[in-house]
Amino acid sequence: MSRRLGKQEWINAGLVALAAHGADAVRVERLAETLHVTKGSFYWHFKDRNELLQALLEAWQSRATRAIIDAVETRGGDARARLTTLFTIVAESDGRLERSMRGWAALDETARSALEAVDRRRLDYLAALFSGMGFRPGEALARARLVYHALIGQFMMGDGVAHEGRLAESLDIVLPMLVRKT
Amino acid sequence: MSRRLGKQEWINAGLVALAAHGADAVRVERLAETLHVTKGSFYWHFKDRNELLQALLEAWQSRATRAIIDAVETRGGDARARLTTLFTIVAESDGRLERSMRGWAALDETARSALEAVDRRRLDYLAALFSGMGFRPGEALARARLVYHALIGQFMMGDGVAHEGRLAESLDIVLPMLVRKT
DNA sequence: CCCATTCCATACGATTGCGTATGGTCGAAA
DNA sequence: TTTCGACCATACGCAATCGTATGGAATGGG
Repeated sequence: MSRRLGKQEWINAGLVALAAHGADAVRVERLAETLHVTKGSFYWHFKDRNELLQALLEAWQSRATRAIIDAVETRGGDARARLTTLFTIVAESDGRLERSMRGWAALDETARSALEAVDRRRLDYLAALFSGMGFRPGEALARARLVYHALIGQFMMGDGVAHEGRLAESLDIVLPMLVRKT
Repeated sequence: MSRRLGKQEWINAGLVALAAHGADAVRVERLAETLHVTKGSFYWHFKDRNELLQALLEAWQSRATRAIIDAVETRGGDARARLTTLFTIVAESDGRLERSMRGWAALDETARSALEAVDRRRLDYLAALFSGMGFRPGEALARARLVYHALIGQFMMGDGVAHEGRLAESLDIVLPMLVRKT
């Protein structure tokens, strides 16, 4: 049980800072402080600050796609049940990391392309869900987009405290609308 | 035609910087440069950097609410037509300022409450639109939320270039879904 | 026990940005 | 044209970070 650190500790601390105060707040001397360590350690593990940011991007990217989708898939059920699960999960997660990532992506090209990849995969998953309900490709995609945009919108407006008024609470009304055949 | 500046010039420059590179890029010495002036000017008009940021918030707040709604209202038509107009406008605007504001709001309490006020007003407007189509309050609100979340999501994912795949292009599919009575 | 490798501390120079202090300049009103 | 107030330039002190350089401490294998 070494008290010495590895890259991972820095990445974790970085993700916390990112979620809490945005990408710009990911400063090496600040992280060092929270890790009870000095810069000397950081520059041993990383070439520079940018290398850490890159690592944060990758760490988030690999989680963000799998995390939600896996949760839904292991829960199982038919396509409609999965959609319900998805809405519930999203409504319950506070999404601070997701918000920070999008805030970052609005300013940084690298972050943006990482996020776009995530968006594509999640959108594909959603479209497949609707396809599974029997919608033709165009219909499925249009519905998937509507839902995904709504989920993102929900993330961006999350209060973190007052979850009332979140999309999931309108599920009784919204879900039938989304799954009804033309 | 005085070449001297007033608060407004600083605010405008601030909004440009905000839209382009986020709130954190709104630095007084940078703005001074783009205005061909020095800090001396800035600190004559503003107490400090924060006072400018506050002004940016207010400037955006007063525009963001009115701008879109007014555009839709002057165009007129029945509730459904207005909804269509709204989607089109949103799909066509690049929304860089909107994105920056939300990125900012994710990190700053003051920005967040300013944005929440905007969200509330826009949501109320949408709900009224659905009410105007004959939906009961609960139905109207649920639909309004879905649509508004979707619009925000669309804003946040705006490519700036490739507008393909935007929600408005699925209008033929999505709109009937949204306005169909239960 | 010792040594090499890995990990970390300390000290430094450089940069960027804030806010203040102080004095200069320009324009309009008297 | 003089003067006064509005507007701006310059120079400074201070703080936060970045990245580097260099030496010290810890730890596992020999």
